[in-house]
Amino acid sequence: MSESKNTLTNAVHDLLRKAIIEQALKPGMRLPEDTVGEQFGVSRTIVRHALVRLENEGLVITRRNRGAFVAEPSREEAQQIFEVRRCLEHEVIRILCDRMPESGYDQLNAHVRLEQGAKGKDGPVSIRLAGEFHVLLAALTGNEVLARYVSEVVLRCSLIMSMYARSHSSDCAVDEHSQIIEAIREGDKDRAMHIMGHHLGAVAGRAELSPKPDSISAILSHYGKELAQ
Amino acid sequence: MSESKNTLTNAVHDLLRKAIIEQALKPGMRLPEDTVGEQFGVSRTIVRHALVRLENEGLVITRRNRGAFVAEPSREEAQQIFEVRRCLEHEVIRILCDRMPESGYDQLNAHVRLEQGAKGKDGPVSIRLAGEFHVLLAALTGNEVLARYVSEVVLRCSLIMSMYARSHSSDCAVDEHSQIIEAIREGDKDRAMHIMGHHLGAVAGRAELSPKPDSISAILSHYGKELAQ
DNA sequence: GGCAAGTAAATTGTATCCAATTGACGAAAA
DNA sequence: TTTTCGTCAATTGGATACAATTTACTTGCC
Repeated sequence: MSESKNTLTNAVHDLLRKAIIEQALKPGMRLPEDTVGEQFGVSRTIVRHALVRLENEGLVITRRNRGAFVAEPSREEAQQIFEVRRCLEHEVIRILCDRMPESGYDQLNAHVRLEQGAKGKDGPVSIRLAGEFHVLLAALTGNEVLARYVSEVVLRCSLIMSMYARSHSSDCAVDEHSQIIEAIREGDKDRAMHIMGHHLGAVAGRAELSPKPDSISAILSHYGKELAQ
Repeated sequence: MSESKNTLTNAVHDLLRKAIIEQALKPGMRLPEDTVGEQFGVSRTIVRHALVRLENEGLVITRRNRGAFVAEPSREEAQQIFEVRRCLEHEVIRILCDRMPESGYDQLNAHVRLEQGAKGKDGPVSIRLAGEFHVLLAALTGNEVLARYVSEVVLRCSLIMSMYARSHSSDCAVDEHSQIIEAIREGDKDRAMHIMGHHLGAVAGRAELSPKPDSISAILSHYGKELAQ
């Protein structure tokens, strides 16, 4: 996921994305270019580029001459995203049932153990891990295009969950993850897709809104003041 | 498709994208920031932003400190893209069979007539129109997220076709487009998906490479010197 | 007291400037 | 002749400076 490639832009991009997914930056929150830039010790140019990319990913929206805000997906938009996600993840399962790479199951099981370890804390970490399971699944298909799209919708779903979910209660999710692995191992496409459908449906099922603003600087100081050299 | 939204960045973005799709800018061709900027009468900053977005769309790749190039999808990458495209377009058909908007068929038929009109000229225009049929189809689902992804893969497919297709021979394509509309109208999911599968498969079937460089400035001068004010 | 207009502050949009990295060419040594 | 090292040109990476736009506040009028 984290595009470790080149430059500061990517670093800021990753940091901001992480902050959004982990709910440190809440939906609707403003992201002034110089405030963010100061926090990370880089110029507006860098922040700008990162924001452009985040907008492409649907995690941020920008209004002309107004600035960037953490996206606030509407319920309708949320539903559309889930629709696409279900479609893509079904394809992932279809492919994996046909061709799962060697170390695939090891990686998946390792990840599930990770999730189980973080089960207690109901916080941002478990949300992130739950998402990364699906991203890992997609990556195992070897289809990078597919993996990228899955990654994008999963990220947006995390954002949606942070808006509409009353509590994440990832316990059942982890359990379903295991079941999905099992079904794939048995090559049982239909069952795997059914569980996945239920899994996503359950995830999408939780509603209720809860926005609340906060101070930007305090939050960002957590996420890598170390970029300043 | 064309994000008519706000600024110069978008304009340059659209122009470059169009130039790539219409094969004016050929795969592998360099896109130096200042050359492009001069042509359009804008500064590097703008071009830079546009290039970042094009990279996100997979139409351009950038190498650190080397610059941007029109993407040259490998055969493997091409196959991955077609795999995703098939998956997404099947979903489009599934949705449209359930809920096609009022004016849907009119729009589709109008577009097909457009394609038939351009049938003679085997050039860039028919490639673009063929792609836009699928984008229109996706847009009619009302799912903007889905539409955006379809749009992206269709664009990349156009690029791929421009690399690997010996001739576009859009005649059969237009015919299949009509068949797809018909099948959807009858609510025959399976048949529509089958035709679509064949359609994409046929499109993907044509192979053979053909790259050839050219002068950047001469090309870009076609695409909107008018941005200079 | 409320509303409107004008002005000032804040923030983005864009351009230009400097530094850093890469690739190529050429010269010198093996 | 081949290989290697060093210098130079070209181009991007990043920062700062300036212009344009929007928002918010203040002031004056009704």
